[in-house]
Amino acid sequence: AVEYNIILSECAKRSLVESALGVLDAMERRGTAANVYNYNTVMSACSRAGHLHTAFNVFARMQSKGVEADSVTYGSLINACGKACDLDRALVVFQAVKDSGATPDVVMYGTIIDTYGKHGRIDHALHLLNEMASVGVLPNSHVYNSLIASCGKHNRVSTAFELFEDMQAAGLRPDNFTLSSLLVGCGRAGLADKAWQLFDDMRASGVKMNKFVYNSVISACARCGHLDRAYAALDALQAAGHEPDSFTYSSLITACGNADDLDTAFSLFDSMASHGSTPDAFAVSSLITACGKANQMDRAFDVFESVKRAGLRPHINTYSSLIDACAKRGLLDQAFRLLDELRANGLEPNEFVFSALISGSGKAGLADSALDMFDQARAGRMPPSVYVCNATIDACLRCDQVDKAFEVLAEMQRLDLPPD
RNA sequence: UCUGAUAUGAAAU
Repeated sequence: AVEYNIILSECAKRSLVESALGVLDAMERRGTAANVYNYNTVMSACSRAGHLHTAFNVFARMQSKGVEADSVTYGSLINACGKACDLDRALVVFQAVKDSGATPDVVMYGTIIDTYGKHGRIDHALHLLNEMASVGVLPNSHVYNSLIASCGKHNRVSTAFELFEDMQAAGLRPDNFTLSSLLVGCGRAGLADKAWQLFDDMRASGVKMNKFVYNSVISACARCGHLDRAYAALDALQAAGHEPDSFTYSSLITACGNADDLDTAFSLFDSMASHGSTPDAFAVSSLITACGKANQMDRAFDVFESVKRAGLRPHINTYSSLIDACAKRGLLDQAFRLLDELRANGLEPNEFVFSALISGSGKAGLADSALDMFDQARAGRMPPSVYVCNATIDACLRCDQVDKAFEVLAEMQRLDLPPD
C-alpha cells in the first residue's frame, strides 16, 4: 500500500482523478487492501481537481470497506468543499467532526477559516480564531497568513495589521506569505507609504524575499500610482536575482496607466514577448484599462481587435475590462453589445462584468437596465457578490429609486451576504 | 516525512 501511494500522490499532484481511481481499482483487483493513506491521497486528487462529488464517493467507499477515517480524511474533505466554493458543505463536515466529540485539528480550523475568508466572511473567520483559543488549538502561521490575506482583500487592512501584531506576539515569525499578503492589502487600500515602509523594513532586516513579495510591492505601488517606486521595486527584484514575469509586467502596465503614461504602458506590453513573458489576458486587460483611464477608447478597441486578429478569442478578462471602460466613458450601447458578444462566444459574464454594466446603467439613469443586470447576476451559477449588490444599490439611488435600493438590501440579507 | 490548510498581475460600488 505504501508503494501504491507513491503512485497515487503523483496522480494527486497532477489532479489526475481518473488515474487515481484506476490505481485504487487495481489495488483491489490484486488483493491489496487500500489503507487510510491511499484513500486520503485519492481525496486530495479530487480536491485539487475540484471534483467534490467524487471526493465524497471515495469517502463512502472507504467507509464501506471498514477503513476508519482520520483527521487528514476530514481535513481533505473540508478542503475539497472549500476548493469547490461550497462553504455550506465545508461547514457540515466541520460540524460533523465536532459532533463526533472530536476537536478539529489546526489544519481543519485553518481550512475553514481560509474558506470563510475567501468568501469575504471575515467576522466568521475571526470568530473561529477565537474559538481555537478557547478549545486549546494553537493557530499557526498558515492560519494567520490566510486571515491576513483575506482581510487585505476585503477592505479590512487594519484588522490585517492587528493580526500581524498578534501573530508576532504569539511567537510566530512573519514569512513571505505574511509579507505579500500585507503588501497586497496596502495596495488595495491605497496605503502606498505603509507598503513601501514594510518593504524597506524587510529589506533592511535581511529576510530573504521571494518573487511573490517583489511582485506584491510592485502591484501595491502600481495601484497607488507610484510609478517611480514600482520601478525601484523592479530593480530590487532583479538585484535579488529574479526575472520579471507576466505578473510583474501586468502590474507595471497598470502602474504606467495610473501614472498617465500610456505610451510606456504600450511599450512594456510590446516588449513582453522578447523578455520571455507571454502577453496574456491580464496584460491585455491592464492595457485596455489604461486606455480607458486616458480616455483613449479608440486605442482600447485597437487592442481588442488586435487580440482577435491574432486569431485568439478574447478572454473574459479582456471583455470585462473593455466593458468597464465603455461603461465609464458612457459608451453603454457598446458595453451591452460586448456582453452579447461574449455570450455568443460561449463565455459567461462574471461579477465584474455585471457590476460594470450595473453602475454604467445607474450613471446613465437607467434603473431598469441596472435591475435587469442584477437579476441576471442572481440567475447565474454563483450567488451575486457584495460588489454586485452594492453597485445595484448605488445605481438605484442615483435613479431616485430608494425603495428598490432597500429591496436589494433585503435580498442581500436573504442571501446571507453581510453588507459592508 | 506515503496523505489535508496560507501569499503575487487587470477590472466593478
